[in-house]
Amino acid sequence: MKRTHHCNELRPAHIGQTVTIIGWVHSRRDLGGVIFVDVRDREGRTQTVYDPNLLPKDLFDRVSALRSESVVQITGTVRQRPAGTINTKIATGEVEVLAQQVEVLNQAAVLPFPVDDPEVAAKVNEELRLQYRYLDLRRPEMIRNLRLRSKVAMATRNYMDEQGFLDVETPTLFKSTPEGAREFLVPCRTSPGQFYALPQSPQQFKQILMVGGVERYYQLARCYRDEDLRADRQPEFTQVDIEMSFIDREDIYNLIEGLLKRIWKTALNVDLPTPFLRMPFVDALNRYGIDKPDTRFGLELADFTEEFRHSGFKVFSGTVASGGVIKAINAKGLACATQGQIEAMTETAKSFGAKGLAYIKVEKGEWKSPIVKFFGAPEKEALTKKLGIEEGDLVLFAADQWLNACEILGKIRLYCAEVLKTQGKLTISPTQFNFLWVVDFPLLSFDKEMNRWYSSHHPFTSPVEADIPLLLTEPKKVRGQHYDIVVNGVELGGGSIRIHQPEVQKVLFEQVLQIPADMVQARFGYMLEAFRYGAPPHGGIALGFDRLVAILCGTTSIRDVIAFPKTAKGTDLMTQSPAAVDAKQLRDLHIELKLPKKD
RNA sequence: GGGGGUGUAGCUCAACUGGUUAGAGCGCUGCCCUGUCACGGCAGAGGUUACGGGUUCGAGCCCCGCCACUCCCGCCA
Repeated sequence: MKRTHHCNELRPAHIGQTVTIIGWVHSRRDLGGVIFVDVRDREGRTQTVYDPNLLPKDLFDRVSALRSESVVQITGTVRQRPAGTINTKIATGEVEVLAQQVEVLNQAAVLPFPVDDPEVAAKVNEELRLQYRYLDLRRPEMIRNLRLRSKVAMATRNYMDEQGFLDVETPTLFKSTPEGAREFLVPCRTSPGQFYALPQSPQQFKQILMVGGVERYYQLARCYRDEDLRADRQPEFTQVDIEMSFIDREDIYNLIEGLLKRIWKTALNVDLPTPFLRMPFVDALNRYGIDKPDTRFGLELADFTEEFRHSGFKVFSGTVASGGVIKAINAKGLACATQGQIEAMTETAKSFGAKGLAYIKVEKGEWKSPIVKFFGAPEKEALTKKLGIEEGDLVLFAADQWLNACEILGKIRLYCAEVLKTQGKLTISPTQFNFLWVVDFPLLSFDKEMNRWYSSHHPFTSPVEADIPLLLTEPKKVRGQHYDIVVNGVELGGGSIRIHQPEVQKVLFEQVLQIPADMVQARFGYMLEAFRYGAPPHGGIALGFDRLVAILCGTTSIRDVIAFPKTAKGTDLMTQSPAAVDAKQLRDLHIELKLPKKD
């Protein structure tokens, strides 16, 4: 059993040849006498023809009973289609295979949903698609996504190999490091009461590889996080994990710009302009209200802290007096926003702890707003000038502490962009890719509830050299050598130059992050130990591979680029996992269940 | 943990303000059809309106609960 050609191969040049093709019954058209069957494999479609005068009756009857998606092997002669019956929609449309032998390798049952009609299939409930993923994967869009993913993986490996990187595998049975994301624990029969954890990322191993002298490491690494899911977050996902020695930040930027350039060229035949824009964290917040700005459209934030410092509007001047800021955006042409939309924006603002969302609608030459009566002429003038206010605009304000004010307006900005898009007032080309590096993140953030500092990125991130003296005196001011790569408002990846001196790492763990010394020893002792024996300066980055492929495929859900993804609750609808296990299995693991009672 | 959306035939959807026997297209079954390619024609089968309660003379529609899927917030060092 061997095919001679795939289903996207036959052309007029093959006319007269006897061929064998194998594939799925894409569609069957039974005209009573002659029958046509389109056979499909992953490459394409070929029409086969059945003539009752040339075939034994039982064979002909079997063909007329074939159901969609049955698997068939057909041997026959390639021939020119009669004049006027050429199908220009498919690549093999000039020829057809006149069948002589047909073998039904697998008669398909009636399908739970159609896979042949792209329009219907694309609308099928995702729940059903996930349950019958093998049918879903036969759809051209899905196989296209898998192909592209494979191609991008290959391009990545080729590029990294050319750059002298070694593909090194790291363990997926790791140990629990409770800082950071929640982990999946793995019990183990041979060590009663003890657990492995699946890695959130190979972070520690890749740093150890640098100490091990590998110099340049990469891996398409599977990572696991037991956190709640999103359209762009799965409990297990793949990242392009990279680490290199004897480098600084610029080396990483160059490497990744080269990699993405290669990937875009390979996948989309697009030449990405490099170098990418580099934007300090503070600028990103000030201008876009987010640390992963979508720069494909304007609607930038403007600052009015000084203008409102002595304002008659006490909400604003009061905020400034208590150390806050006044920020505003001009949603061009959104004065027509409905009450519902303004309410939705206000709710968003409130969810960030804002008391409300001040706004001005500019309609019929008038500023319509509950607050504008408090504004003096200089304030109005400053607003008009800085925001370029015109007829039909909607101005929105946030008055709060700096970070909060920025983030509120950042969310509002994205919401406004969505509204403008649906109104046709903002269009973004699907082929536009705005890459940028966000740099100079604060090394530390403060947790008010726990009353302590925590790492903005992770505790191995090196401070900017000049800021090290500030670590214990002014932690807030210490910048980290951390960088994020962002495209179109999506965080594609991030990394940092690491700490390679055990003393600095120890200070960070124990004095800055306030992790007790014995706990540091238990969790990271081996790393600190390793760094004592000749640790090279090093740094790295990880790119979300699923997100990367999703962007290239033009989809917002990474489930569309993962062969067997999980639902928003982390279940696999096809295999019905996770699932209960036998009492014996639990006994072997010395595990006793204590489930919450249901009433 | 919280908020929003969805759930009606195998699939995609409809069903007015709560009112007759819950409809359509596709698919499926049977019959007819020798150049179709979304083949066509005729006939037919197919429903616990996700599930459990409640209100009502009467519930797909209203109320309460619950489940699944989905989007978002929290969370994701």
